[in-house]
Amino acid sequence: MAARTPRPLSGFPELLPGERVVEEHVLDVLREVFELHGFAGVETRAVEPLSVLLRKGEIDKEVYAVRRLAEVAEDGATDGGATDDVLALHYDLTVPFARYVLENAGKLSFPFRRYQIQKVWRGERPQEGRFREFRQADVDVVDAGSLAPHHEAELPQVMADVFARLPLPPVVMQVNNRRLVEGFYRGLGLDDPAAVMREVDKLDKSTPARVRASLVDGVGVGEREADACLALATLTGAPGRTDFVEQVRGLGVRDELLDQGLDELAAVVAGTRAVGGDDERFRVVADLSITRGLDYYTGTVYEARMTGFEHLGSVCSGGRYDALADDGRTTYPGVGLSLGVTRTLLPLLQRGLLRASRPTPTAVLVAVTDEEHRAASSAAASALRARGVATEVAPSAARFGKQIRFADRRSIPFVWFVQEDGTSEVKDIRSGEQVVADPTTWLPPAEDARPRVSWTDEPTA
RNA sequence: GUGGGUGUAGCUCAGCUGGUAGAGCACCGCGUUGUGGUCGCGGUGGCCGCGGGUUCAAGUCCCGUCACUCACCCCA
Repeated sequence: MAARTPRPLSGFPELLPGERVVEEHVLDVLREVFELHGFAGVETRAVEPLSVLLRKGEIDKEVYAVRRLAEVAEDGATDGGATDDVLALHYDLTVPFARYVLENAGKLSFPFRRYQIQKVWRGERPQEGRFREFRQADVDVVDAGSLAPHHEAELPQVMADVFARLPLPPVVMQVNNRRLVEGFYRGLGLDDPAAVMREVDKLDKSTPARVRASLVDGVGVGEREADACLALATLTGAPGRTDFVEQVRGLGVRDELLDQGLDELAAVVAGTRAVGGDDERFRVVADLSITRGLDYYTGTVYEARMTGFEHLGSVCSGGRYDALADDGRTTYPGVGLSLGVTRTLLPLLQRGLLRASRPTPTAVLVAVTDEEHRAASSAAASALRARGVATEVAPSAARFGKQIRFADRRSIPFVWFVQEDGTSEVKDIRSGEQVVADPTTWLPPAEDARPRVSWTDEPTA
């Protein structure tokens, strides 16, 4: 008559303790690096008025609305309609941040640098690397009136510093510029740049021939123009190299917006020349095929993938938005990058490639001889904790073999024994070595003090 | 939203043309009465996703439903 075990909710991932150790470590690194670069932490509420979220997007079907149960009951079949400004869970952190900037503009100093690490919700069909509830880590720089272009080269550097401190696969960040692409299309005489972008954007999953066909047949682009679009989209640059500028000019299209975009993209690529060092763990390259990102991006766009995990799509992306925050008197342009914490981590955790050395912070388990002497064990534990050693006392005075097994199952490296005479011994259960120790002076080796996170190619045990 | 696949023990799965629900791992105990891991022996644990139908008989066949999953769409 045991209750049926609950099934997981698809797209709402929950981690085991060992996996959570990995995620917490990543979050710690994110906070540390973001703060090293002078970004201030901000947290916004989980909900926004639906009108705020829908202002820019066609992702309305992905947004979760939030209503009181009583309201649901009252509405019944009538369905109040989407005209009401109901609350909805935010689907990203950029739009709420723009709202936050407008609301607090008088109290913020510009340019304002903020980071924000929170969950977001999207009502999509989940699959690997794609969730309905997931965590993002955003960094943005927003200024009042105008935003200096060098920030567009600064943000990839911030993310490069993040990845340099994490045991993850190499990352390639592709950069493009929407003004460049739109200008190019306009220079070709195409009147619906957005439709062309949508088709060209499928290049990574399709073939040039098929994309060309749908441009000609579907969008109504001329054959010569379709060829030019593909020629542009297949241009990629090497890290730090701006040869693509000449190559684009060589395509013979002339347009003012194109020139502006080219200059901006060249500046970003040149500005990130030194990013990631030369170990190729993080590279920034121009790639004239990527145009994605949400609708509000106006210039530079970024999209980063993990080598060997390209099928996951972008794990870190963003761009420049000129008009997301506008109160009618002042416009606050910004540039930001968003790291998909959940998308990056879960596929690696599920493959056993990223692991924590233990699923609990405990470094020392203090054994209990019998319940009458539990106080002596607690005293030793207190002495250890007072000096920063994560310690727990055994849950029961079982045979010592069982108490050691308790520690072994959790990979707790040390078991502490309080002797009859009040002295103590500590056993390293990996080596079996047991030595006399004093709880007021003993410390574990630094590498054992906290769980460690590491990359491993070994198959999961 | 569209199209495929799969639902059996906590986990991974087997279960043939319908005929008494299985294995490995995990967990518990004993060998080993106060120092774990290896090994041996034993044991706990199943609304076979749910509902209906066919049949003497359904984990197995049919219908429905729900869930999970993959691809598309889109995106972190």
